[in-house]
Amino acid sequence: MSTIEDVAKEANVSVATVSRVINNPEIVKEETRLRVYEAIEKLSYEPNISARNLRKNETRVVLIVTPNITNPYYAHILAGIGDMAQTHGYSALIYNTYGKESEQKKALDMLKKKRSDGAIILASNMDSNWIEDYASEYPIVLCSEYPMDVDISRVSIDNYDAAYNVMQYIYSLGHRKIAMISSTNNYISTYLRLKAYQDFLNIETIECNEEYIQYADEVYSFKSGKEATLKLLNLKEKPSAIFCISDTIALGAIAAIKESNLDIPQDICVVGFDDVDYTTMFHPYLTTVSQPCYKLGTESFRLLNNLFKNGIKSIEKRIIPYELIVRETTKSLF
Amino acid sequence: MSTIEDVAKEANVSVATVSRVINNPEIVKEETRLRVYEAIEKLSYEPNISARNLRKNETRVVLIVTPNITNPYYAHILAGIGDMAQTHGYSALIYNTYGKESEQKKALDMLKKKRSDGAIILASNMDSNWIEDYASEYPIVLCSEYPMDVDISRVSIDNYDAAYNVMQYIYSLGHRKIAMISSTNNYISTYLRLKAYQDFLNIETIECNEEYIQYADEVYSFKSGKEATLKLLNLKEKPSAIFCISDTIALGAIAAIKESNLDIPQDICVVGFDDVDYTTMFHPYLTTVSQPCYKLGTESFRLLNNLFKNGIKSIEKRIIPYELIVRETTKSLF
DNA sequence: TTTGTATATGAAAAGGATTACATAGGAGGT
DNA sequence: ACCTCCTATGTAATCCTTTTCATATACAAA
Repeated sequence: MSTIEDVAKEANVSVATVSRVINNPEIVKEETRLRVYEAIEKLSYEPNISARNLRKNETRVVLIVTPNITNPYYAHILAGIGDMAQTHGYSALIYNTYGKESEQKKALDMLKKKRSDGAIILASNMDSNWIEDYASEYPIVLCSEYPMDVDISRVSIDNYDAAYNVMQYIYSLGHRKIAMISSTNNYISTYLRLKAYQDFLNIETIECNEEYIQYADEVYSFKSGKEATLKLLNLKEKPSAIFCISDTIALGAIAAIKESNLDIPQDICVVGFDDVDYTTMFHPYLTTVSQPCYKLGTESFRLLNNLFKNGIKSIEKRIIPYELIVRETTKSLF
Repeated sequence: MSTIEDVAKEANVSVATVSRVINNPEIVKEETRLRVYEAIEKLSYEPNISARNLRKNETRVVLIVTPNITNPYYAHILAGIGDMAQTHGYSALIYNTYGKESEQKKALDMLKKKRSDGAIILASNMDSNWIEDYASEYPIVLCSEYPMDVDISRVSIDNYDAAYNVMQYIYSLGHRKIAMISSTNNYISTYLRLKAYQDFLNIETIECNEEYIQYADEVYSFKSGKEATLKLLNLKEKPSAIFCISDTIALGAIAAIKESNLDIPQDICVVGFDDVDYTTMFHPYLTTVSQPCYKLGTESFRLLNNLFKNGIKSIEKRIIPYELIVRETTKSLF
């Protein structure tokens, strides 16, 4: 591996000039610049990253704090972040917290230890205001989920609006007995989707039957979705439509409904949320809200890069459009 | 952030001694060692990674070359690698190749450019012997897939054995008309599983009907699995069991069979491969071969770490046990 | 007492880049 | 002709560790 000094000798200039050609080409005379480029080419020189990072006091590593890569929803976001980081010369350090807040803090300590220049946090709880302490010192972007009243860069869809839209759609199909399966987790998306559900019923002056709100577990497990659905199916007055807060739960709902020998969408309609890959892996294909996960990822990195370049105060809160995708689990009652 | 010099002053020793305490504690006198530890604690000193890397000429980055994080099979492996890398002080640079060999090479050039200390390659083709050129110069581990005759560290399951086992199992259920859906990709796993299928039929002197071997596309898409299955169902003599080379293909098969108004496992049995999450997300639950993906990941890192520590020649080829998991898509004919 | 050896530590070089500061040369103004 | 200013480049300091080599002390052997 050749060094900057080798290049300098080859091009008959000082190392400073070579460095300038690399970092500020416009300030060196064209003639010299070309000579240096030639030398770089000839020696196939690549700057030593560690030396550069040492001098510039940066790591070129972005920390990604995720509950679980294995979840396809997060995986797509990660792909977006990763590709974007790649092209900007950053490597991604993926830290799996498995949902534990203590692990989240441990992850963020990497910032203190200068092992990473900034972080993207994928699933922070609604009440994790402590994140602000980190965000006031280090570049941090929140993706999809965020604590309620903190002033930190973030990117997400408009969960309230999306859920409200789903309700309007279900309502427009003629349904009036609409149930919701929420989750016991502490995400703002969960809160907002449930709130939209309740608000919609209020505005349409539909009685909001407490029993129509069931809860799946905090990781949206298939099994808990199934159980919650079973409770709904055992009600005296079964709902005619179920709005599930996530696709896996909706899949559980579908399984439960089928096992109860009811037909979808004939007897009961189901709507999911997220549009993960397997919603079209078997019939009935799921009607759901599609989240632009890859884009959530790329935008997250863009915002983080903003913080890097324009300072920690250049906060941006970005809302990305969602899309309601109607497939086979919903049908008009008329 | 305090530096090694601050610590040295605080402990009244030279920087060299502090460095020794950190990297070779046993060679410094206990008394001094403790004093240094105290100073480190007091100043909450953390060594500067870039400086260390510069001096030691390493990057502490491992490159992970994967076709697609988004695939749950790879995602679990990644989780394993990531967690392991984490604990060994490495960060993971994930490079998505989207299946292109040219991208694979671009990824591996990161080794040449000294942007990473070694690489784990997740899905190399059977004929990618060029990888040996890299592996002879840099630490490289192949995970799951590998070129046929190269001498490179790798970890995988015994695909031939697993597939043979599946065939024995299907045979033991009484099936004689057994079809296989393979793939047009160029992985050794594909080759070995198909070979096991053929060998088994030969040994049992069952005629190997050419039409019973169909091919799904190279990324095991659901859709192509469905299409391949349709071809099998249109045969004069339908198979009574279908061995699919991957779970998504098996899901496609299930969809196709159901749409043809046939029952699983009553009319046709289906076996998958990999045991990805969604095989139990709806009925019938898939009978399949479970691969220990997370472990494949952790072992891959272990082998890579071996190469780091014991040199590029300390090659190991590790086979990890698989497991045949019988669920609802298979049933005895008797 | 002298010499040799082992142990514990320090001084300083090395690693490869960026950058503050210095300088040389040319253009332009008076 | 002289001064000023700007442009283009060079010199050397700096970032923080690790590590080689040197030194000092203590103890054993001769």
